[in-house]
Amino acid sequence: MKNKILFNLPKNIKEGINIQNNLSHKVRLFPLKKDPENVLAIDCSYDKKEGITFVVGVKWSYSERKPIEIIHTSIKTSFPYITGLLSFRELPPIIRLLEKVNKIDLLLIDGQGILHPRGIGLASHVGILYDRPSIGVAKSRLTGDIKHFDPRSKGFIGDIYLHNKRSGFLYVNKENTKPLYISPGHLIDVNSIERILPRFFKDHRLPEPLFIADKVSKKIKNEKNT
DNA sequence: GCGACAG
DNA sequence: ATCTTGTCGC
Repeated sequence: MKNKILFNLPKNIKEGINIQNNLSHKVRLFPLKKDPENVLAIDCSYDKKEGITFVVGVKWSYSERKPIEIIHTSIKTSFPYITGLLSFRELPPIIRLLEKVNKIDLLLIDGQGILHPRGIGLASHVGILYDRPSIGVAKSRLTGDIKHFDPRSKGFIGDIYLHNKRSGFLYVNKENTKPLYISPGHLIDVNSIERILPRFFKDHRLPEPLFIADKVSKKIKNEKNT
């Protein structure tokens, strides 16, 4: 698929922040009308020495709970990691990856959705560029206030508030693992995510398609392929 | 000034 | 994310 909104790398931090502030107004959160079928999980890894970013996409069948296809590509790393500006580092490879797929109903992305200083984390940014529903699955906290936290339970173990609004939740699928920070990216809301997210998990901390993407991404990087 | 800080 | 050894838990 092709991005419907032009993407340009900012020349500095201030410009990047301006881009996010402008695009953040396009984020739309509402119930997912229909269950997704073709889901694409995306994860990146880096070869620090070579300055290359590898990205893998796992096309996943929501109904059958199994991978359909695995795609990947790589690109020269063109933006540094700056807290809050992760999108500008990972969007170039992700855009290249998405040119290789079609008919995606939902995007599962390794990173934050609206739980971001300007309300537009990587998952939201990708969703807006492609006008597709997206969910942010982060492995650690960027921002947001955690409430109703119950470390003893499994599954939904707490809510995450941003600007006094419930914007995401903590989720634990595997015992003795740190919780995931889940939030809507675009064209979906927290309640819809609570309804469909459990179906993506198998026996790992991460949703299965993201677990596979992460594994394959590191594997490809260590083989120095493309 | 201090603490926090996706990948 | 990446680097990096042994080690605790399933």
